[in-house]
Amino acid sequence: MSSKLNLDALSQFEWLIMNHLWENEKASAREVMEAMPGEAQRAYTTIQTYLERLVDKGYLTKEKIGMVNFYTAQVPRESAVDGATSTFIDRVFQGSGSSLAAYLLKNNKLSNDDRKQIQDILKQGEDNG
Amino acid sequence: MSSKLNLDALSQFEWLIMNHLWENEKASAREVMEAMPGEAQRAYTTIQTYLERLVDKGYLTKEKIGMVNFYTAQVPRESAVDGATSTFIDRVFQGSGSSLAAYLLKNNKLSNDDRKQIQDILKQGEDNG
DNA sequence: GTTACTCTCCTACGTTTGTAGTAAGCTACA
DNA sequence: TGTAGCTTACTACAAACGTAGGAGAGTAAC
Repeated sequence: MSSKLNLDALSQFEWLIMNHLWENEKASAREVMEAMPGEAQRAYTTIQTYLERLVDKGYLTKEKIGMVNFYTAQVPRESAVDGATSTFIDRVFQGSGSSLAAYLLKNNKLSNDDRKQIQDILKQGEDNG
Repeated sequence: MSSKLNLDALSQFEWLIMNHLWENEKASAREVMEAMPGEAQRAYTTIQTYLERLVDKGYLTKEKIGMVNFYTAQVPRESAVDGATSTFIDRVFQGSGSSLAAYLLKNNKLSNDDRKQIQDILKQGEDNG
């Protein structure tokens, strides 16, 4: 049994917030709010609510400096990405990671550069594996 | 502007249901219920509720034969997969499909066979593209 | 006919998510 | 020293999601 907590999954908007907190160690509600891209602009208190919920869920910690709360990611991005990807593959590609990979390659979701990079990764894998 | 409807996204459990309906043209609530794997077993009426909601959302149509309702997928699986994948990539990989692909390759989510298949796909792409 | 099933239709209810308002406290400045 | 402005803490509320019970109608069997 690993020590990995069984965290609640992140919702749509929570990802946006966490993405910011993973890129910036420590941010206030206002900073997060101002970093939100156009379509994701929300009222200040809405951002606050999300932040608090993320603290409750264990994704963030809160530290008060002066009168302002600063939030810091507690969960490494990799863990969240990992969980989300597994769930996604289970639901949408019925557990088959290779189906997803094939889908990406076939549906022009990737540029030629991307393809080249992928080939490099595959090659490295061969060498090491 | 394409004619693609902007369908509500499918929830967790709705994917399970839809997966069955994509594999079997036309099924009754009981059939769907019985097809659910162990962890996904639910009360008969729960399945019914999901089915009805999927009709409301436009994913299924309902046809009464005798006294039983049969449901049929209205939305091609590809559309749903497409939407879900785009949303997923946007949230979790910030819009970068190649990051996702790289993640799959690097995190041993794929078997050697998978890798081989992917290389074949890449090769085909080169030849045609 | 009465019983035992089974199905549909409707209703319900707790939780999570999305969204935000309000009250009250600090602070900087006119 | 009053007040404009920012912050937190608390509260609220609708929609979506997860889950299912109950009423009532058809049907098969006895």
